[in-house]
Amino acid sequence: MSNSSDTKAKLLESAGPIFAAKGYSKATVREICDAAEVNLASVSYHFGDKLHLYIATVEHARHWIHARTPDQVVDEDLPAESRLALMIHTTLTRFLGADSETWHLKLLNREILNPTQACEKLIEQHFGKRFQELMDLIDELGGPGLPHDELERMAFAVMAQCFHYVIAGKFVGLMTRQSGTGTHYTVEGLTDQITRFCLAGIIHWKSSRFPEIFPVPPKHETFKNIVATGHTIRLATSPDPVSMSQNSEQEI
Amino acid sequence: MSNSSDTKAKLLESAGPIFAAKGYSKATVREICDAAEVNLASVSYHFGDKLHLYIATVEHARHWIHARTPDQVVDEDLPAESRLALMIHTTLTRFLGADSETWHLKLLNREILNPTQACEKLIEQHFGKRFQELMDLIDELGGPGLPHDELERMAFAVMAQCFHYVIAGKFVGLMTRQSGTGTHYTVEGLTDQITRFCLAGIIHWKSSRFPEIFPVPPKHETFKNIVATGHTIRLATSPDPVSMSQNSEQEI
DNA sequence: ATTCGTTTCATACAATTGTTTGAATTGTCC
DNA sequence: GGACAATTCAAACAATTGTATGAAACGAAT
Repeated sequence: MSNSSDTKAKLLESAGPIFAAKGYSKATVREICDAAEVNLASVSYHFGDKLHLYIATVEHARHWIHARTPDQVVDEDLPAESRLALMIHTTLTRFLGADSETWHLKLLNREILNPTQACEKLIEQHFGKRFQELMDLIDELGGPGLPHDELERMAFAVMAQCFHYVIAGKFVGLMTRQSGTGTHYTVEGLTDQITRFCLAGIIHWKSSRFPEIFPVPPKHETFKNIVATGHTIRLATSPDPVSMSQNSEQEI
Repeated sequence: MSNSSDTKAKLLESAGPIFAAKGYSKATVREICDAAEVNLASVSYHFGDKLHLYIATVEHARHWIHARTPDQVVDEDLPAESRLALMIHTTLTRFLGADSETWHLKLLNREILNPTQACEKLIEQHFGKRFQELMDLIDELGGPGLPHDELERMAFAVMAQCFHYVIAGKFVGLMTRQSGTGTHYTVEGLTDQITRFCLAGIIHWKSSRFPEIFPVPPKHETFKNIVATGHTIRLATSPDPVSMSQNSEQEI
């Protein structure tokens, strides 16, 4: 039993980048074992099967990230605007900065786009808290006394802009290819842009109620039909416990 | 050669929902042929191989969507605010409305998250034009004379908020599960929210230059390190021509 | 040194998948 | 009706993959 945990650690370290790069189903046990320089049967022996190796790998990534970039304690003396900028900057750095090239973050991105059980823990332990801080900050800037659902959606507006360049990064790259601006996007530049845009949106939120803007009188037949639907968006209420083994979405 | 094109059409119609639901690699030729009630070898015979069946299916979806929801001609007499609301509403309806449940749109969502060759055509024929319209509108609202890159990123800010509920919909559902507001998100509600938020951001953009906000004096060591990187974001400059067969991203 | 539980290893198995094959069938043109 | 090409079909092939197996190697305790 000399290197019992040694093989296990090697497997975790080797499985991480492979799972992050190729996803669960396209990553093969063989290539993971090859990369780890351990025997093929080691996965069965140490983790039971491929799925439990994956779950253990996600846990491992979470620990790594938390150890590497601990939650920032923002100085309460700073003006709210600066605290918002800090928050946005931190998020962008985490998702687009140097560490974003590490497999740990890529694995977490996968969990956001296609949550599994591991994502629930993530929200409990991290995102939920940060999201609440963001909502408090928005309430301080644009409120006080804003309804909860408006706060929530404004917080999503901030997050959406941060996430956009991560999850639709390839699309953004294609869209900006001809204008040539795509390669100039930096964390600092985006932080400035998103912060200012959101600040303006938040601060002027209360005075932005334009009942005459929407709904627009349906002049076009197609538009009238669309408005008439009143379709309610279906959002996931619980993570797909086996989304990696059955009909997962984001895959190709 | 009676039903030559019959088999082909059946294959396209059956392959669509399967590719949309499971992605390229997890969809099997067998189940597609079973669903189409054609022989297994038909794919080889009519399309050459699985990949070319997929490409043909994406093309098919694009035609269907364009025929179903033609590009709206927005009345130029409407105030710019209403035109922005209309544009956002149309986008949200396309991606979150009733048609979003059809396989055609799901397939396009895949292309946005993980572009293949088909996405380039999509941008040429559709997104590029709509994006330019959006930038013109923003210039009219917040300008005139805004720099191109600021316009571009503000347009992305609008798009990001629309896309967010599509591509991170599961995540949003998890985040809002306890507050109970998740199930109340409607196309109209989100249109109102996003329009007002973006309008405020656009209109007050010029007056939102707060050089004192960012960069913040790095009081915390971790933050200083992060700022010091000045990392440039890497965006895709060309679509991965075979992203469905090799090391694709969004999969799990 | 021997023993025993743990770990590693090469190999095999069973299932799945994309593709091919060659015969059988079908429709069309003369 | 017959000949020919186009199409369909059942079956099989070759490659890949997750998992299981049983022997061999190893280390620690006696």
